[in-house]
Amino acid sequence: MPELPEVETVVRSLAPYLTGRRIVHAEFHSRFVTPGDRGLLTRQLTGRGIQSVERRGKFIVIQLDRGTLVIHLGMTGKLLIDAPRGTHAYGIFELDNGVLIYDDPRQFGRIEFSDTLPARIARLGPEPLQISLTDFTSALRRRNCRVKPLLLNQRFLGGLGNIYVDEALFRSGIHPRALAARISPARAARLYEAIRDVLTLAIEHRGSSISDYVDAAGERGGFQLLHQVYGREGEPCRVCRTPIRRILLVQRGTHYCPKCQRV
DNA sequence: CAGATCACCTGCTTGC
DNA sequence: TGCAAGCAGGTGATCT
Repeated sequence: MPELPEVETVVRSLAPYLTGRRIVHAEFHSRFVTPGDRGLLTRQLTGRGIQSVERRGKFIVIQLDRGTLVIHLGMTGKLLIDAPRGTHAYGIFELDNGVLIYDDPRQFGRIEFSDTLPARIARLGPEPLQISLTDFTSALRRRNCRVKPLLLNQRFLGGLGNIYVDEALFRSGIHPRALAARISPARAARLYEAIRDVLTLAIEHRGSSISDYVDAAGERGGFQLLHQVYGREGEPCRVCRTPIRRILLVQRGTHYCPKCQRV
């Protein structure tokens, strides 16, 4: 489900509620979401105070008074404040001011506790909204692969996913199969700006709700209404009216305009 | 290093 | 109506 704008929206809706609170009790009910010793995880979290809630890439990083709680929402993970426990409530955090439910039908998400910075986060690439234009273009030039898989690679940039890569490539007129190293400096600069624009705009609209994404207050996002290509197969390009095409690239549905986007 | 394939799950939609 | 196949916002392992 959630890419950078959705995770950012969740963090923003969560932070005021969680910061300064204490975890009274926590319990977990999925061996996929919480691999390993779930009883140990409960003991590690019980009694901990919450100092901050931040985003890094697509990860939610919750700094505790001892250790760090790291949550990845996978495809269908949701963190819900004071919500009823549905069939897929695999994590329950009882706080001194209410309850936080981790709900995740597909169980692709992960909840982990760490004393130090988890390796998964340490190896993330730079934040797309923080990297400089020169660092971005020089990194792009060094890679001998297609641009879409590269942008999806979290070690290259942290936070982009299938929706926003398709949207950014459309906005910069680049074909998803284009070779990264062959993209001209001018075109790379357009891609850089497109990534920033689309992420910033999506955050302003509180993310994209394709099927079931909601923030911690249960609110849907609105950016799906502004998608130019994602989920618009067969519909006319908003620029040139050519039908949007959908292909499979690295096993991911890929949407683009065959006229506006060239290799 | 690049990329193809599979695997991890559930649930919804589509087509027969 | 029923059933199977295909699809979904993500990541990681393995093999070529």
